[in-house]
Amino acid sequence: MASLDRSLIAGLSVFEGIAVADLDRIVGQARSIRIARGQSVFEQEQEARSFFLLLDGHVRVVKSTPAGHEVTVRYIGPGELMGIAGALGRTTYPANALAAADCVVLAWPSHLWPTFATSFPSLSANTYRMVGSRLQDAHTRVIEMSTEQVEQRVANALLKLVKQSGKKIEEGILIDFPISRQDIAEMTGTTLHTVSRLLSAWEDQGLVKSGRQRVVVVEPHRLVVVAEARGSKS
Amino acid sequence: MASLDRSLIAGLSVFEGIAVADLDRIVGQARSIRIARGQSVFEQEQEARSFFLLLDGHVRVVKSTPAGHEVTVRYIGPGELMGIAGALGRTTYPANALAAADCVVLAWPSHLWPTFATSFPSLSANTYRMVGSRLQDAHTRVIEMSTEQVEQRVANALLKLVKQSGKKIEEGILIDFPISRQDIAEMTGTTLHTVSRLLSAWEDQGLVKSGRQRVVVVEPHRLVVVAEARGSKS
DNA sequence: GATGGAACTTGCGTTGGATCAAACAGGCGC
DNA sequence: GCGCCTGTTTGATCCAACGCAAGTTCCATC
Repeated sequence: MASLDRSLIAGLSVFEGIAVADLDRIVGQARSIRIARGQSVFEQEQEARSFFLLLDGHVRVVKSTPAGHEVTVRYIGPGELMGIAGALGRTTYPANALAAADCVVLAWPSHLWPTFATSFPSLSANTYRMVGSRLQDAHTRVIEMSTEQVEQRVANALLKLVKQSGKKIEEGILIDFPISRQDIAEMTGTTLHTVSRLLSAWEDQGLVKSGRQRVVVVEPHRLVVVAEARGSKS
Repeated sequence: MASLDRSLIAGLSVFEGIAVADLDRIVGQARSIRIARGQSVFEQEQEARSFFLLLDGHVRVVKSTPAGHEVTVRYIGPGELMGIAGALGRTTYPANALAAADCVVLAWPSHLWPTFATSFPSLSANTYRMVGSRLQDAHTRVIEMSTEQVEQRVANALLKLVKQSGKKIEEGILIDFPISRQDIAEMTGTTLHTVSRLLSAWEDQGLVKSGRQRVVVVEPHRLVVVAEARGSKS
């Protein structure tokens, strides 16, 4: 571990409340890995030998169904943990993790988790807080799928991506990694055709600009309006 | 706590690997509560003062959207924990919990959790294993909503309920608590009309028998076939 | 045993999106 | 610079499921 890594890492929310000396002990046991775009970090059903912290890049977590469908469960951004199957009593990974862009990750052997959890209560608390918020997210997804139309779901997905990985550029806010219509479709439970039509329509209205594997949200506020529309019925 | 409670409780998977003496210390700090059918155990956004273990009955966990829709997140059966917001770093409950039948629960003050977690590592491990499997379930729900048709989703929901709370009777397997078409619709993201139509069709085919707030699955195997049909495309 | 309300059934018209199909870029290797 | 592959656009058609509406059955209560 280069020492400049450490200063970056200390600010991450996973390590909030952890003493600097402890942080060294934790990070010292990780190895740092580079993963090229398109490569997988870990794979569904594989034995969960390691857990990971994403330092740089973006990872797409995908589940495959027996019938051959692929559903994107979530995107992981810098500073987030992934592959923590061990902390949840699983021995295999529940999904595939694919690098959506070139990535740098820290990897720890899974067997270290129990020790970490008892030695560093803050780490444990922070991790389970994150798990809790993922559970929340998943439930929110279920609710969106149950109650919203495709248009709202796609708008919400874009807004979520913007919030998580938006980068301000002159035209608006760019989603800072390559993302295709197909990817968005897999996040929202629709088809690339419908996503394409929606993006085209929004482009005509000046809400977004998009091209090949690239989406820029020009007017987030108006997109929020789209995301909230119609859902009212009660 | 009556002593016969303790023998029942010792067998629950949450308490697996916990010494009898410890179990007494844990259960000794709980109070036991009866909740009548239709009453709520806890409510969305309420401050999470307690966490609960369901001893008897069934609880329906429901989320309400701002737009006034209700989505059933899951059914809790005997032996399961609920309201463990505290263990996941939340201060409020994320959903409403309604007694689907008369219930008996144990309740602990939330502030005991951190102590429990450090004093009884097995309890902590068991709890987070359960959280992990709920996260899994939620992701499975998302995938079902994305890739399956209403018919498969309803079939799967019934099979899940049968597995969780099925009671063998002469006609087949009864779902052992009152459940309406509306409830099933809220679990599967559809309308009571569609659920009613499906159940009627299945009844004609001899797969199920159903009536007012009551569903009996007569031929689980054939329902499995329905649940798996069509999804094949790839 | 009459009354009222909740749960359920069923028919019909409508429609949001999926599916099918075909053509059109943009980037990369040679 | 040319072709190829992958990602994207756009049109046409179809159908599963929703929304609406009317009617029925069951249960609780007085």
